[in-house]
Amino acid sequence: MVAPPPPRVRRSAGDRRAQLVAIGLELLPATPVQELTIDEVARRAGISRSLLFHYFASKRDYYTAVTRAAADVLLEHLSPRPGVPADEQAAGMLERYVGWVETYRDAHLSFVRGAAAGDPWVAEVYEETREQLVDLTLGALGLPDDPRRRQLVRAWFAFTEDLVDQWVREPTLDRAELVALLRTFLDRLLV
Amino acid sequence: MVAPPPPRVRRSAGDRRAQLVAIGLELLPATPVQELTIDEVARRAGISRSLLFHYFASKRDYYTAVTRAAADVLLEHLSPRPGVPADEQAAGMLERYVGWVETYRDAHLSFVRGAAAGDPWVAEVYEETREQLVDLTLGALGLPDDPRRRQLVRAWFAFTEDLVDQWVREPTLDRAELVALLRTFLDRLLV
DNA sequence: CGCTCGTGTTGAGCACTGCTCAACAGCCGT
DNA sequence: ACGGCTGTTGAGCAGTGCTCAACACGAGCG
Repeated sequence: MVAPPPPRVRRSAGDRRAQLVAIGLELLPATPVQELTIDEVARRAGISRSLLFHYFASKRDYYTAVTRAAADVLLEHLSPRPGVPADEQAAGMLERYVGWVETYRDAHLSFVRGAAAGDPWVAEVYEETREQLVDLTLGALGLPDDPRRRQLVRAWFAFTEDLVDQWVREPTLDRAELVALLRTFLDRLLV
Repeated sequence: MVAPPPPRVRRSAGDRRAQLVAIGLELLPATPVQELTIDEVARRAGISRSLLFHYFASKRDYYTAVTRAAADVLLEHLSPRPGVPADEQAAGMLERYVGWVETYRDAHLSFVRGAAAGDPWVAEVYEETREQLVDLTLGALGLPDDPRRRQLVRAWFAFTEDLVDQWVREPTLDRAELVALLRTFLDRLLV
């Protein structure tokens, strides 16, 4: 008495790719890269390993695609809202970022830092994303970007990521205080 | 005409373990975890894979041992120097940290962040190290440690690690300015 | 309706890596 | 000399990334 084999579904190339990336997005936050096996992904998709390699040249290739997709979701979530006055954009971004971390908790660092682990290719995706975040931030603040400022903003991101991550686990300040502190710090840094 | 097999050397258990960890310390900064194969380590040590598994129950076990060794080296390097006045200890630590990053450049983030990648066990070693660094810092500053302060110092480390890492690659300020900036920021944070 | 062509899909199988286990080898004390 | 402790090995299993030649099923054509 075995479970009947699920019916084979034949999908268009685009659908299949999207499905596989979606599965990766589900699994990525919960699973360290090394433990994310092609077998598991294929099983969830109800296809053979071989088919996955038809769409992605290698595991690394698949993984970078998933990481890039995750980065796009984050960037979209943080990007400036039209119709909001320029001097409120930065505050809005910070609010949305904190909210994002509150929502995803454990997933957060996996997305943002864990992804860069081990594989230089994936690390590169992360680098690109960070640069885009810096652009977003400098834009929201209405500041020109020189190398020095970029470095400081990037480092401030590291500070923010770490602090918010800890804060979610053990809130030692009000939410409002947290946002204000981050904001103040960023301002002082860029004087 | 093949290279003659190297003579088998029989070592004491302690020596062997130390040798294996030392090899790991050489390889760790240059190689992502997933690409660090037991085969390679054994080859360099001139022993069989089996022997490595005799000393370390698993690859993870070996890897955590190496990571812990690396952490010990860093902690030792940063720990306060006897005979230096209390109010100069913090400055000294910062100087030594920047020097450390200058020396190891690429290795730096591998040690400090890359290690935490993927494996929760290894991440735990890193967590412990960070907590010890926080202790060291609060001690050097002569401040009592409450949870809020600890969080801020930890986040400040993230800031520092990231900024110094970037700065080494592209120095946008004097070395002295960098140290001063880090110092100022830490002070303001802990008021 | 039958045939072929294209494309989504698979199964068998290779190479490598982490890991186990039973057996071997060399040094020690008696 | 010899028995035993311990460092050491080789063969081999399981799982994982990856390849490749063949299969299946719908679309278009005669």
